[in-house]
Amino acid sequence: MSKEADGGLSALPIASTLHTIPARRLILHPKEWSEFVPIVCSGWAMSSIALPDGRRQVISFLLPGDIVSVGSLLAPLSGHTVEAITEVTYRKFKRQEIKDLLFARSDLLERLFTLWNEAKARADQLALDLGRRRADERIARLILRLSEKVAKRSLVRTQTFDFPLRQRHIADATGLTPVHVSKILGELQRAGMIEISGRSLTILNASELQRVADWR
Amino acid sequence: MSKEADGGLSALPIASTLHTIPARRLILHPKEWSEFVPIVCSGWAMSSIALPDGRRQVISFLLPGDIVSVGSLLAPLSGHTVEAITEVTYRKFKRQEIKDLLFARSDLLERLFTLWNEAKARADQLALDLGRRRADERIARLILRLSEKVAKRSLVRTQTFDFPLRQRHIADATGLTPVHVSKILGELQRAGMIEISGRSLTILNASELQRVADWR
DNA sequence: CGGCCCTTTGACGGACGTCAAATAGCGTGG
DNA sequence: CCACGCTATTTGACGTCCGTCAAAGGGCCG
Repeated sequence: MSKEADGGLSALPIASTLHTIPARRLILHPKEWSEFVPIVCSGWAMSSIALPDGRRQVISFLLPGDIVSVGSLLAPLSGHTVEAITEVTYRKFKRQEIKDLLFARSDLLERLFTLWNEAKARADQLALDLGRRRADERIARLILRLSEKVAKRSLVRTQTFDFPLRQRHIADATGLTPVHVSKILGELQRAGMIEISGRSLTILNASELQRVADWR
Repeated sequence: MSKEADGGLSALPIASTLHTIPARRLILHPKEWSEFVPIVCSGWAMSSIALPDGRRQVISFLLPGDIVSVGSLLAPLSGHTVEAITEVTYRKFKRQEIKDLLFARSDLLERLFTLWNEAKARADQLALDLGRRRADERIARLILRLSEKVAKRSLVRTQTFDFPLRQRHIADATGLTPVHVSKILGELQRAGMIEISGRSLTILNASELQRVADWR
């Protein structure tokens, strides 16, 4: 996989409009099927699905370069809510223009297939994690995955990175309650594996954290 | 969605070979990336991912007409184990031939995109179920989903249908233990909602079962 | 400065897992 | 056809993990 998470789509010669949205606001409504496809340019967002009673599950966190819903590029796909976590800027592309371009350049189409399969593989792994791993494992894995995702963008791997998630975001990503997330994060910090302060996270003991996460 | 779960692919003029495999045998190894794509012709199979220590999660049950891993049609996708539950017959198509045909007929390609997104949507829903629903909800939903899946194939909706799953299959699909599955199934039966006997299942009280399942 | 959300902590409860034993079913080979 | 052995199912006792509830700070923004 390349270092550009969108497969280079954002660098293509297609018309787009730039938008800015404050934290906590919706970027995509679950019922919406617009003619536009957004790509995140700055900030963090999350894609989730929800039950009528408010329970919800985060499917993926979106960082700069991520296409909001890869699957929606070529065929309708709805039900996902996309919400800004920090302030987010994003670019809206016309779906039809992307589609035309993709079909004109089979190399890009192949890249899209790969991106699509990666998204599916992540969804399957998420199901495995939620069905078969315990709270500390899930949280440690989330931290390590986000650490890798951030590292891929900054091109350097640092122990400390920007971490704007609230504990309720972590809870909705791991199928836990915010209270329990707080307890586990406290344990991980007291054990000297990580440190969270301000809006950034430091991995202090990577190998121990990986052991807890049952990594790879 | 059409009544043919593979979007009509199995009726296409492509060379294929027919295979038969006994229950409990593997159809696709997790490391394998062959040049063939199997489509189930008879019997039940399951697609799952596993951890080294044996814990595993069923991602989908495959019934006649189902393509084994839609995503693998156009780009590599591995990690899934596909195992026969009953005796299974399936047809192996050459990946390259399917690919050529799909690109020659854009109507079929569009159908594939739709199948693709349906698979992704099911994976996301699975994550929501595993992360946010309780045991009885998960099991009731699995039963109702399978009932619909079977009904779509037989073209009639009957209260009783073929149900070859062992409780460990249900456990691996719902993220539970076989013991707990047994308890919940016992409750559902004592409550008069379902009856399981031999290798078939009867839905006795659909509306109650739907209520437990928090259906739709 | 005030209000709101977030985080932390503890006590308690419920859901689900683990362990174990008894029974039933099912396929295989004699 | 029966005997055997394996696997699946059922059930109960008990333990653990995680959720719920509640209260007390802490941080952030108007």
